[in-house]
Amino acid sequence: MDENLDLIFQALGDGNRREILRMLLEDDMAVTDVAEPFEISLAAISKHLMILSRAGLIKQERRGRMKWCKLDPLGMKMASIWMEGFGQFENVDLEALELFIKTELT
Amino acid sequence: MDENLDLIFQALGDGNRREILRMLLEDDMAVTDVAEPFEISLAAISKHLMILSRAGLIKQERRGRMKWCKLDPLGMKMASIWMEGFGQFENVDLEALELFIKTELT
DNA sequence: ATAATATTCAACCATTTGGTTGATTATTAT
DNA sequence: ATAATAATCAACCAAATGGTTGAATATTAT
Repeated sequence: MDENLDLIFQALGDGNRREILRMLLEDDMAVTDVAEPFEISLAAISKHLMILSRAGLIKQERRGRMKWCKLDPLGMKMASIWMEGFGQFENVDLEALELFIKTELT
Repeated sequence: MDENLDLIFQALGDGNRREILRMLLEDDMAVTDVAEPFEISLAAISKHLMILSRAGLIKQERRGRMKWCKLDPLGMKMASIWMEGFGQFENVDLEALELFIKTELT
């Protein structure tokens, strides 16, 4: 079916990768800077970045000996367009939603 | 981190499961009806439905000997709230986006 | 030239994922 | 009671995932 959406949602389905995206929302950074707050290896971060890149969620550009990572809005836009087809979510469980927003949304 | 978003995005990262959601947008249905258009086994569909259920994307309710499946807006709402944090996607590659919309968005 | 820094590659490992088949549990119909 | 229908369970399998370590590749600094 839709290869693109597979890659995008699979990429978003990992907490470390979502955290990387959140960091890149603040600022573009080099791979080592991305890796700094995490406890996993640099190689693991490098893999995560490739997964985000293949999904169209970030772009990477070599500059000198560093590789700069920045958000690419395309992937998120594709995902959100697909999700729009599911409407305005009117009859949602408000209590559960509030709990999510207050306690779990980082 | 956020267990909920993991489950939601992982669930959305599979084409068969997205197709199931699209079907349930039309109508609530029993497990066998969900399975009908697919070529995989009923047991496999049953597993997909459990994954969607744990993610808060559908609800299942036993009625007689059938189990009815319906969309639960909660999961999609959580995902979309998280994604809202990434803004309006202004500088998106419009050409790539059009191609996605025309050819790959089911 | 040599050393240091930034990143990726390659091989490996344990766990998860998406599928299968055959048996099992509920429920309904004969 | 017996058979049919609806769905799940259990055991299994191949492939993918997320991690590791050590070596390799660029690039920059001394």
